[in-house]
Amino acid sequence: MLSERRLQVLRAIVQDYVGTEEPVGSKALTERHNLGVSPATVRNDMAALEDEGYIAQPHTSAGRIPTDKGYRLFVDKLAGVKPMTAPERRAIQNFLEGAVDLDDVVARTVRLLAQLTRQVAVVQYPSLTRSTVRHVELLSLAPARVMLVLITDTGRVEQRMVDCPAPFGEASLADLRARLNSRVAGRRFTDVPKLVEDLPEAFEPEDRGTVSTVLSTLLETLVEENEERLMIGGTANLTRFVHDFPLTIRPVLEALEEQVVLLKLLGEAKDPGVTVRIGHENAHEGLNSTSVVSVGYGSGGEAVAKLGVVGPTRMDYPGTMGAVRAVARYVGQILAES
Amino acid sequence: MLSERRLQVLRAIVQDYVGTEEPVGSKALTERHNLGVSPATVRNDMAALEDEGYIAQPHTSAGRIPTDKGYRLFVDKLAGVKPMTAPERRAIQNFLEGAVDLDDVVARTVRLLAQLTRQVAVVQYPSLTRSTVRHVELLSLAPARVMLVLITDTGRVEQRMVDCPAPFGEASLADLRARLNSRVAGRRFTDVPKLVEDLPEAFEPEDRGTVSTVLSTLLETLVEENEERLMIGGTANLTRFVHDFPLTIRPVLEALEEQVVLLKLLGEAKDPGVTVRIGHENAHEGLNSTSVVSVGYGSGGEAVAKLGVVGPTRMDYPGTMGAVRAVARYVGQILAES
DNA sequence: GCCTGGCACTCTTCCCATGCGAGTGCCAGC
DNA sequence: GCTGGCACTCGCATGGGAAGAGTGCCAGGC
Repeated sequence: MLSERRLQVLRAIVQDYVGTEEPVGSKALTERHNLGVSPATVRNDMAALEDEGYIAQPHTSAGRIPTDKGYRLFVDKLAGVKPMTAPERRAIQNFLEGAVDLDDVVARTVRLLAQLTRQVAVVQYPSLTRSTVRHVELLSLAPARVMLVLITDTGRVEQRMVDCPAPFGEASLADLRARLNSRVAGRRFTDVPKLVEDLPEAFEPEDRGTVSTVLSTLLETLVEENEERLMIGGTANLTRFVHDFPLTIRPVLEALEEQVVLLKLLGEAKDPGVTVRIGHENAHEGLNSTSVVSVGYGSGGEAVAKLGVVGPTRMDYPGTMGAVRAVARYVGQILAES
Repeated sequence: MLSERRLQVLRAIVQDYVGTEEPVGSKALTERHNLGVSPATVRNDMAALEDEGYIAQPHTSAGRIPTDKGYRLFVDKLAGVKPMTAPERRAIQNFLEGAVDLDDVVARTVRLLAQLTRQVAVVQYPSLTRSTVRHVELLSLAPARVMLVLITDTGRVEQRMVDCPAPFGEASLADLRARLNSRVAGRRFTDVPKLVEDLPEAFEPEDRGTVSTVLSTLLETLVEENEERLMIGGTANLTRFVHDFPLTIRPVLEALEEQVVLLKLLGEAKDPGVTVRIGHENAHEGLNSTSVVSVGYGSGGEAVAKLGVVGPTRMDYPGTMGAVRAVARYVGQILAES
């Protein structure tokens, strides 16, 4: 167990290193923080912290920098979440309120988050699977061609083309539309399969094939989690960390292009609150020198999707966590209103 | 007017510089290309080319590199478009044919283009304004709330919420839906305003307000060109040009985030064929050291949107132009089929 | 008149030696 | 257990060559 003062020393190291981006030495520490002890004492503490693996020296006889383990301790025990100021909160709200549709909400959220944190922002579209159905629309485009449009309570719209095994009359289509909506409107996606199970039986034999085809397309659309989309922004902020760069920026950009990677990344965070994954805690190799701060958001009390930022492990954790949490909260409000 | 040999020298300089990424000297030139003359002669030619502004020296007594003007001459007069090989064409077609919907087509196109050219790819969604209406759907979500869904021939779907001034019955809604579709289905967007002009008059006075509201929302959606979306990919390729880095990559990343900038960029290219804008020819300052190769694509003979790549002025123009042209052609085919 | 080989000159780049400064570890003393 | 002092280690910036690539120009040849 580390003594209280040693924890303070670690906190000071993290803060200074995040601020200056340079390894911090014992003398500088005592000057900038009044720890009430001399540099020599701090040196002893630093040696102990290094033994425990919380800090490291980039080169012999340079200052110390925190390790992933050090940041972890800092985030868990030494720092809180820095709340946004009232003006900041107002600005967030104002900015998000101007949105006209779901795409716009997501786009604005990305911009906002990137600006607030000055890092790369990632926002997942509200997931289909955790939403409820608002309406299912069927349009006949040709005698044996139907377009299926699914509208969710979060405002998301998915469409699919269905090629029917047999021509399908307008009357049958209207019938199917009505029956379908009366069963599934307002229900959760996960409940839909059971609710429509026996629907084909209500139709004439010659229409059953088509009804089944439409229904299976609908179920596919519901299940298809790979359809989970996301938007990213603020990649230009990566260039702020040019020190270690060319070597690290490349894999990060590549990882950011792989939506699958990002979705997995966000998905891993199970915590109901703000989740922080530091450096090597991220499974993806390209992100080993970055941290991911993420949180779920949703229109009700329940999270329907995640958002977060990706930045260097050397980031302002309290501020970033505050910004991420605040943005998630306000996006949730906006979605609930629309 | 430059002599034939001097043009050859310029072509050789461009090719070598693109290949090696290093200023090219007179000796190296004569060794790699058999121009049939000695380095000294080439030096004279180079001096002339420099006087004319086609090439420049980064530092006194280093090799020469092409200027924007030099690349321009190269593209216009000295190089053709390098056609894709048959296997490449097959690969393009195979890759694009797997797409399930419009989003997927665009996403695949971006990936493909980025991979082929190893540069940043930009693909604009098929523009609403140049498309035709496939279907307009109206859904009643609440007594005085209607959702308008617009489906285009390119498979794009736009939805808008409409708050009605008065409650609007299902029967009236069905009536409006039918009348609207019979008038606009299959017509070009630009023709729609005239076609629906007198539609409110066909309704009962108490419904006219709502009909007008719905129609004006529809027209807004049609006009709203800022809704033109695009997708970009391959930003990781920017890191291949690490030489001049932090300084040039930053503004480029920033420019790429500004969809408005990119749309304007693509929009400027009016040429029916492949358009190349080199360095300072790009209005946006952040892109002054990049070139943009773009071309229109569309389902019929007509272009409904643009796609292209952004890369350093030092790029393989013939190859890039070939790739861009080929991809545009195949995307057009795919869109026509769906 | 144009091309060629030769030559002197210019710069950039690389390398190495040197000195400085920041920071450390350890120790004796309070 | 804290403190001041001290010797030591390295990284980094500085400056001076030396090397190399490339140029411009000139005089001579075809």
